[in-house]
Amino acid sequence: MNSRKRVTIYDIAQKLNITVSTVSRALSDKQYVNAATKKLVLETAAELNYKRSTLARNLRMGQTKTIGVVVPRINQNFFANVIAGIEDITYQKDYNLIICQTDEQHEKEVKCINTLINQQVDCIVISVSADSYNYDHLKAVTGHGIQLIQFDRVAEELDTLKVINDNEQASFEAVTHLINQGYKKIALLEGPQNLNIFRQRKSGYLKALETAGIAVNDTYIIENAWTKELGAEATEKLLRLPDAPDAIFASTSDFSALGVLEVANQLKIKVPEQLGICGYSNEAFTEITSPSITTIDQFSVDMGKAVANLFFDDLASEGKGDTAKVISIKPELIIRGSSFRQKQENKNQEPG
Amino acid sequence: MNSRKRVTIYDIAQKLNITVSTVSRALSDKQYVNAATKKLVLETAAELNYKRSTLARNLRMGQTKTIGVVVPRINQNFFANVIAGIEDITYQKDYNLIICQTDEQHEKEVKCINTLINQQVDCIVISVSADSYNYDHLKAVTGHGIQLIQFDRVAEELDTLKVINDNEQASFEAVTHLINQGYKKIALLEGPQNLNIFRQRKSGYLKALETAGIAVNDTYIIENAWTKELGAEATEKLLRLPDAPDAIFASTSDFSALGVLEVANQLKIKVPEQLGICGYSNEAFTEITSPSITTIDQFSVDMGKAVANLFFDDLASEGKGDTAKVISIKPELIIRGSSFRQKQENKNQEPG
DNA sequence: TTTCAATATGCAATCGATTGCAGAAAAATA
DNA sequence: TATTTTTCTGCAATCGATTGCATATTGAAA
Repeated sequence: MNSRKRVTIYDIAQKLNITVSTVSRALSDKQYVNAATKKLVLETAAELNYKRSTLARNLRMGQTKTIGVVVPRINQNFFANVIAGIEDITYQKDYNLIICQTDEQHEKEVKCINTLINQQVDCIVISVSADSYNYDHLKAVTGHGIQLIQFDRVAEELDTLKVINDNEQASFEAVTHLINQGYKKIALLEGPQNLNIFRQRKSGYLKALETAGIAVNDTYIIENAWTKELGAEATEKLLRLPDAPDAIFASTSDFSALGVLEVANQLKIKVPEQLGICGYSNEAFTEITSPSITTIDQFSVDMGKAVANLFFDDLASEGKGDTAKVISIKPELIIRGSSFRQKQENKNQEPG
Repeated sequence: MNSRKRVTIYDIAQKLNITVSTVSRALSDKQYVNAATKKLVLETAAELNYKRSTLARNLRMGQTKTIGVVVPRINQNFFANVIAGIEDITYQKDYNLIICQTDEQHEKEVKCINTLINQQVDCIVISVSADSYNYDHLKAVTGHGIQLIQFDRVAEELDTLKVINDNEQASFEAVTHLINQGYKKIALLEGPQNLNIFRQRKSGYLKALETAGIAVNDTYIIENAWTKELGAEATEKLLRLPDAPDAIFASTSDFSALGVLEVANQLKIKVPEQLGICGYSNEAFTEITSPSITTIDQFSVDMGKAVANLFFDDLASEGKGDTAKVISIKPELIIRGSSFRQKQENKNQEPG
């Protein structure tokens, strides 16, 4: 029963006894077409329940009006927000989104990219996965006439359009804030150093210490602590040190900061009095823990919008090259209970 | 400079002095092709950096191996998880995902559906938006040979494949749990009643009261309280009643439950002693509030997987019709501090 | 050596729309 | 009325791959 053939412009043409050229023109109203004919075509199209084949159209036109988005995890807050931001803009421009996730695996990332190239998307937007060990697959993209935009986690050596956060500056501000609050022994939970964002955050941390004239203590720097569990583990280790830190900057995520907080609460260590905590990302929950967690807002939805706008701007100025290659978004430090010691406030003029 | 033409099978054919038929066959290795020829083709393809045009292929083959997903909001936890679950399965089957969001607007939903029909996706997966006022656009889908699967928020009158949560049962259990904990005056925060899920949750609430022989108090039922703010507002109103409730079931979401909790904390009303609270969705934050919030886990990622599997099962059993039309997932009540009064526990055998 | 099957390749149509070129019809101008 | 311009429509190629049918080659069986 279900073998109904697809309705094409040929069906419309036949019914009206005209050619497909005319039908096509009537449907895309950009050339001379008799008003009466056009009306007929439109009516017949509606009557036959015709839907233009995007496939055929794209094949002929050589562009798909589709953007491929590749992220480590769709259901990670930050990425979900970025995608929502991209969608917000692309929807208005009648572009479609194909979404892929890499699960942080390089192999999967390569496969996703290839799929998108095969799909002939007009643009690929990517935030690279944590275990990316080379970028050949990304280099291949532009060779197929596809625009490539990297965001957040980027391969810096590749000369592509980029939308990034100023992670170094944000970290610098966060750590400086801790210092201003009177913390002197500040530990860092760092992420995989093959990702630029985590290198930058570390660099901001180091710079802040240096600026304040505080010596770096290597035992305070813990690698790869980017889940709640690892954050908790790291905290236990840190607090057991003979000379334990008095603040922890969980540069990896708010989840690890939460791990820190939970361990502190468990050990009855007072936050922020005895231990200051700062996370990263401004996850919704940071506001409702007790105490609430100081963190950094990345404006993720805006970041998504910036990515989409960058693409369309570049498209518009084709060849003129008058658009910035890299857009940097300044994250915002959000000071909350986990790092705010009232007494210090007066001395140091911390914002509310 | 960038005017490099796309490499096609014609280029490969020409270079090897054979026809495109052979090249095509070598590339899709499903017919007789001389091993040596095949090797040559594969090598040349790699050498020329050939990528098969999915567009042309899809046009010819009449199927796109693409699934369109339409959700109210991509960056809402539940939906992001469902999408991730779908992706997990479709990735393995080499299917692609086109994602659209409706922002809860009917107009946008209609447009999304049309786009997906034009794209000739093989299947459309949808959770309808809150202000859907008719389903003509959905009815049109199957007419184009596209499979339609509804999940979570479904239009019950449409006879399509469905993956749903047993919302009524879950609500029934949640409210029964509250009753078992000794709460007698249980309020309900309800969502838009044009959505089946909220009707079912209400129904479960009513059934639980009835079963326990508790009369329904209409002033305890608050409409449209499905954000944190609205939840807080509703709570203030409820607690101001001469005969205020002693428990609130925020059937709309954990966010409204959070609103309830915050107001209670603010008014120094003890939870769970003086007020019991139960939310819906098992958002990550429910575990870390104080007290933690009793809620209902919907197994969102599994739900996504179920959706994808349903599609592939149906595809496999084409025509045989031996697959279930509706898959119901049983949500799980997660009892936490906000509704767990120790004293009652002994009497009523509540699970941990 | 003849016959038949299996293997390998080519030819040409097809999927559904777009578009340059050309001719016809209509309208505008001389 | 003759000529030019504008509007309308048709023809046929094209986008890049797939595939049924036909033919050619090879090898095995008779």
